[in-house]
Amino acid sequence: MTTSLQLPLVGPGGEAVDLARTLNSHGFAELAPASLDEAAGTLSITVRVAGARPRRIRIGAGPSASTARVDVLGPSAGPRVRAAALAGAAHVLRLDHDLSGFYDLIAQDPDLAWVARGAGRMLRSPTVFEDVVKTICTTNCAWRATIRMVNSLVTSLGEPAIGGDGPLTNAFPTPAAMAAAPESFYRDSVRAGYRSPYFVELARRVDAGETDLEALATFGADMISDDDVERALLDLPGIGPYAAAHVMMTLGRNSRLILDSWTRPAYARTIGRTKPVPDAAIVRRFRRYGEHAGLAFWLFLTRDWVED
DNA sequence: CGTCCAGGTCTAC
DNA sequence: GGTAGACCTGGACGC
Repeated sequence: MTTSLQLPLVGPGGEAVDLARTLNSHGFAELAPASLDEAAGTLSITVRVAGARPRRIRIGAGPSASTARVDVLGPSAGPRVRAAALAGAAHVLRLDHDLSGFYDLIAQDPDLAWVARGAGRMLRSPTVFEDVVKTICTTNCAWRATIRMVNSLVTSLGEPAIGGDGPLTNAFPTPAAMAAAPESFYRDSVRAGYRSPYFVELARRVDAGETDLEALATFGADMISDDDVERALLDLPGIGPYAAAHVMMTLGRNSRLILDSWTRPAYARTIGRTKPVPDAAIVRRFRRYGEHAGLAFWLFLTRDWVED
């Protein structure tokens, strides 16, 4: 049955990792095939296993605060599946992201000192492609519509997972699977409206190798700058300033502020304003956090998402 | 039943 | 480079 593994929760700089804060870092935790169980404090996801069917896993609290438990659901897992499960969990929790510099920066900050206890790690999907598609699904529509579109994609085009529980636990569709679907599918079945041609073109580009989205997730020796990453994202169909900033947060690129119809009023409310605050004023307020400005802004707005 | 808008983007000036 | 208008969908609201 279920195979239980353990995953050390520690950042590259030795900094603390708060699992609950990470699982609740942003709304994507509740977009299929991810599933957040707030009562249990667990996040279930579907990971791909090379040469085998996708696998359902569940991430939750381990025996200590510095250890997560990773349950591989379904039949007993062999070495290859165990390795994929641990790597998948570490990936979505973004354990490779060094936040120690940011923690040093905000150690004495009246608004953000609490972050240093292990917050600020932005959950990400198994692939950049998945985060890009999902982000397009958040644009210019209510959150419920985002869920509906993503559910449709996963149900219709995703590969069923071993240990899964219905079509919503299918692995997220591959670029190839999405590229093979006609625009009419996105319009008539997914009900994605004007986003439909974006999905077709995005998937085609990635599937054809014209765009290497996954390369954006690696901080290699070549060190792509935030400007270059943003340019690459803005070049994608359906990705504008908001979407680029959001995807960059999942990439651990935290310089851009996510400015949208949720964050703008949330910021005004947080600082006790009744009137809208100009974007330029918000940007100015967070400039002090430098390359971490976007993360500081996000944490400023979401500090109440998890009880301390 | 018409209008507005929700975690915007694109095109055309 | 900055700014109107159009754009799918579906739920909320006013009349």
